[in-house]
Parts: sequence; C-alpha cells; structure tokens
Amino acid sequence: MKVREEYTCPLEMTHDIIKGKWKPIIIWQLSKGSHSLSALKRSINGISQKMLIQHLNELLEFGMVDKTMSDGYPLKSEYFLTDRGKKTFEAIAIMQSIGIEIMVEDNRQDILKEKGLL
Amino acid sequence: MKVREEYTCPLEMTHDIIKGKWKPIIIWQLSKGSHSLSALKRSINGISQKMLIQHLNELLEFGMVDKTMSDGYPLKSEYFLTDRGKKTFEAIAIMQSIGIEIMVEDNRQDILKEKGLL
DNA sequence: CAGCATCCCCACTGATACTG
DNA sequence: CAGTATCAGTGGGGATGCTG
Repeated sequence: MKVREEYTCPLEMTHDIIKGKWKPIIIWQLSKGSHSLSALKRSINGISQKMLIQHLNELLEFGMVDKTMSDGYPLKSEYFLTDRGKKTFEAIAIMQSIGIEIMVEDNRQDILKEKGLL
Repeated sequence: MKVREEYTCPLEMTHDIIKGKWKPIIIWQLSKGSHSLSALKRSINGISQKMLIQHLNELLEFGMVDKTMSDGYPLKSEYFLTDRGKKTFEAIAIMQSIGIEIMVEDNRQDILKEKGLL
C-alpha cells in the first residue's frame, strides 16, 4: 500500500489508513465480534481471502490490529482491535451513521431494513 | 470515480465518498473558511487544480458540497458544505484527532508543532 | 483453517497545455 | 480566476491456484 512520504496534516495520516476499500468494514466487523479469518470472511460481503489478509496485514502495520496465533492443528489465529483501532472505530461508527442518513434521505431504506438497521 | 453498484452496508456508502485522496482535506478546508478554488488550492498542500476540481465535482454529485457562480469578470465561484457535508465533517474531525494522537504516540509532534496543532 | 505467489486490469492520480 | 482536454504511469484490487 502506497502512503504519502510526508504528512503535512494529521488528517492525511488517518486517511491513508482508512482509504483501503475493505478497511472500515474489517474494523467494524472486528469490533462486532468476528475475530478469525473465516468469520471475517463470512461476515464481509464480497471480500476475497487475499484482500482480507492483505488489509489485515496493513492494519497490523499501522498498529490498529493485533493478532494471536496457535501453532497446533487446526490452525487458529485471532485478530482484534488495539486501543488505537478502537479509537478509529469511533470515526467509523460515525461514517456508518452518516451512511444510514444518506440512504434514508435518498429513499434507499430497503437495504437498511433488510439488515435490521432501521 | 468508481463506486460499488450495490451497497450491502451503509459504511460502504460513506467510504466511497471519503476514499478519494483529497476529499477529507477539501471538506476540512471548506469548513475552515476556504471557499474559492484559488483559496482551496492555496490551503491544500500539493494538490493540483485538476484534482481539486475533480474532487469538488464528485463531492457536488454526492450532495456534500454546493456551489454558487457569478458570471461577471473576474470569475468568482464559491463552494460550501451542505448539511450533509457538515455532518460528514464531524467524522473527518475525528479522523483528524486520531491522526494527531497517532503522530504523538509515534513521536512525530514536530509537524504538529509547526502547524500550531499542539 | 490460515496464508502466500502470480498475473492482469483498470481507475486514480498527476503533468501539461489550452479556453472563457 | 475558473475550468476543460489529453495523455501517461502506477498501484490497488481481484481471480486463481498452491502450501503447511
């Protein structure tokens, strides 16, 4: 993932972390209790395993996510949000509420109702 | 700009709006009082005029920004946040504060001090 | 179940030059 | 000042197949 070499404003920092297509949803699902790769994959509509792992690794690099591994079989790894990741979740929660408002204003509540968000 | 055709979750909606490289900073600067193209360009480090206009137009499409034009010379146009844009600014303000925290934790306060953010 | 390696494409970005 | 047009590079995203 390509990030600016120089940050002239803190906003650029957070944006570089958030801008990946799947990152907000991954953080969202991590906070909702999905911790294993397979659970995350199941809970995120349309993501491929490769993209999931790639974005998780980037979140690891940014210190938003931490990971535990067991070495026995079957393999089991767990991802969870760090404090920094939890803080970032707050921003993502607001993004979620904005998305809901926009969909309501645009009369697209159908999807929200389907998902029990309304 | 490419967006998902189908939204399975409101978060994807907001993310599609925010993901452009310059959009958060543009919204930030709009809320800080830069309204003309030239003022925005001056206040945003490293943006080209083309990218500025392109992102502004996308924000117009999403209903985050509105615009007024006068037809005399010299040309004068003004961009400003809609209510929806102001709401989105709230999320961006949080992103900004997260960025500040990260830079402090990573001992990169130098930039923040330069800009009077600390 | 968890994760890596390849290959490919297209969308985003950016530089430059031109117009009202 | 405000905006359009064109062209080129690249890296993010996705499909697929393999490994422990």
